[in-house]
Order: sequence, then structure tokens, then C-alpha cells
Amino acid sequence: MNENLEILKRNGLSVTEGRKKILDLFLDNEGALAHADIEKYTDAAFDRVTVYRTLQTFVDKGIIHQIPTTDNSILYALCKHKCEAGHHHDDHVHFICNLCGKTICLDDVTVPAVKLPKGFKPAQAAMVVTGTCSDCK
Amino acid sequence: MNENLEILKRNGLSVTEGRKKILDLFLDNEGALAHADIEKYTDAAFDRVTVYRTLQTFVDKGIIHQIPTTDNSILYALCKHKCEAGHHHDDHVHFICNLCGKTICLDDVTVPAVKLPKGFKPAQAAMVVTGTCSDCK
DNA sequence: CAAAAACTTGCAACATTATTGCAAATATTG
DNA sequence: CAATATTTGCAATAATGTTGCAAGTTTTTG
Ligand SMILES: [Mn+2]
Ligand SMILES: [Mn+2]
Ligand SMILES: [Zn+2]
Ligand SMILES: [Zn+2]
Repeated sequence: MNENLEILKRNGLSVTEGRKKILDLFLDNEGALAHADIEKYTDAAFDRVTVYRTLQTFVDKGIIHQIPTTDNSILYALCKHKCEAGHHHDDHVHFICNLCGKTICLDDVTVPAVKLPKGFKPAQAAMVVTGTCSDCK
Repeated sequence: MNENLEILKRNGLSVTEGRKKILDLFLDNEGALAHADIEKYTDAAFDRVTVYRTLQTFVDKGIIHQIPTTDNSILYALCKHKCEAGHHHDDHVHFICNLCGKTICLDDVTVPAVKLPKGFKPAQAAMVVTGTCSDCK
């Protein structure tokens, strides 16, 4: 069975062209995608609003997760672990390559715990490393 | 001597009302500021474009640093270490409080090193922790 | 399988945020 | 203080994000 279909059904989502296509992009793409990438890769076949809503739906369901950036954009990538609606477990480090520009989920590199000052209670931690990726090295 | 003035001169920047005022905001404010905050705190006394350019200039000079977020905004905070033009050394963890919304530079908490897969060469690492801050606890 | 119900999409209108060129204003230099 | 260098605000333009709603599509029901 197509993996995209399987994922949509498992999450109780109606199966539509747009959702299948956008999910495929994530499944086929190793790196993370920004809203703009998706518009480009789908040749603007779907309305910009639909893309916004689809991404939001996927995040809500725990199908994709967001990666913070420092350039007024948000990157999205597949959740490979068992994320559920309302509860993500994406504790891995993200790597942004300065040369090729790709953002890669280092699924096997866990964000290390840090000791916070008194009174601070951590809930989630994100880590983004920049540098040169293994392809560009 | 006023600290803002001192910082501007040290970095070879012309001293203007806008720069002094915006720099003061950072000096007076413990937390990080977004572009929108600055417009609000200055009562829109300066054109939006001037604020963009001022923030960019400060980042370039190593006076402030950027903090990545997951909501299409960029936060800025003072560099407290010896950052130079073109070379930042802000290796500290950032904490975003889910209750009061403040973003705090944990200047004494260093981003831990992580072991990356073969071929990846790190240059910089950023870490953002969310949760409850010491004021809101 | 067809009808009803539930949900998703695209459009249009609108709002917010960001970028650029350029002339006027301001700051620095000597 | 005059000459020069730099910064600012404005206007125009672009890019990005949000909302309501009617039409279209998918799912459920009998
Ligand atoms: Mn990831
Ligand atoms: Mn900081
Ligand atoms: Zn690369
Ligand atoms: Zn707080």
C-alpha cells in the first residue's frame, strides 16, 4: 500500500490529491521543506492557502514537525518516530548545510539534556547545527 | 559614558537617535526582542525600514545575535561576549517561556557539543529550550 | 450504490511583513 | 563651518500569511 495513503488513513484524515502529493514530497525528500519549496515542487498546482492548511494539519497530527530557523521561515520535516496529535517526540538534532543549503534531520543524534538554572522547567528542546554536510564535505 | 554610545563608537557606527534608542531597548530589556516589539516600544517613532536596517547592522557588527523560532519571527538579543563583526560567539542556550512568552538568554549555559555522523563538520550550534521560566514557575 | 453528511478546496479580499531606490536629513571629518 | 560620508523616511513593490464562504470532493450511512 502506498505509504502516503497509509499515513493519512492512520491519522483519520480524508484522502485528497493535495495531501497525498505533499506527503509524497516529504517521503521522497531527505531534507526539510519550506512552504516555498512545496509550492515550487508542486508547480503551484494547489492554492497557497491549501498548502498552509495542509502543513498545519500535518503538524497537528504529528505527521511532520517544524524546524526553527533564523530567517523568517519555518522548515518542515517528516516525523519518523511515533509522534501523535498534540504530542511530538522529535528530539533529534537538525543540521543546516552552509554550502548546499539543505536541512537534514539527524534522527540518530538526540538533543542532549542541559542543566538549567534554578526555577527553569524544560518542556522541549530544539537544536540546530550549521556547518558542512557529508555530501558537501 | 552612556553604554549605548560606547558600543556604537566601538563598532565604528554613526551615532543616531534611532540606533541609540534601539540599543537602549536591548540594554534595558533582559529578554529578547522581535522586530514587532521594537516598533511597539519605540511607539513607531522610527520607520519600519529603519528598524530593519538597524537590526541588520547590529547583527553584522556582532552587537546583537539572532535566536531561531518556529513562528516566522526572529528574536534578537544582546551579545554579551566578545562578538566581532562577522564572527559571533553566542554559544549559550535560549529559553522561551510558554507562560509569559519571554525569551531569555541563559548566558551561563553553554550549548553542549554533540557527536555528528561521519562527514558532518559543525560550525555553529543553536539550542532553544521551551518550558516554564523561573518567574512563572 | 445513491443520498446525506462531513470535510476540504479555491477564490477573493484583506492584513501583515519585508525589500529597494532615491532624495532629504543628519552625522562625521578636517 | 564647509565638505563629505552616512543614515533616514517615504513611496512603491513584493512576499507572506489569514479569513469567510460557496463549490467541490470524500466519507459515511442506509
Ligand atoms: Mn527533524
Ligand atoms: Mn542569546
Ligand atoms: Zn551540504
Ligand atoms: Zn515566564
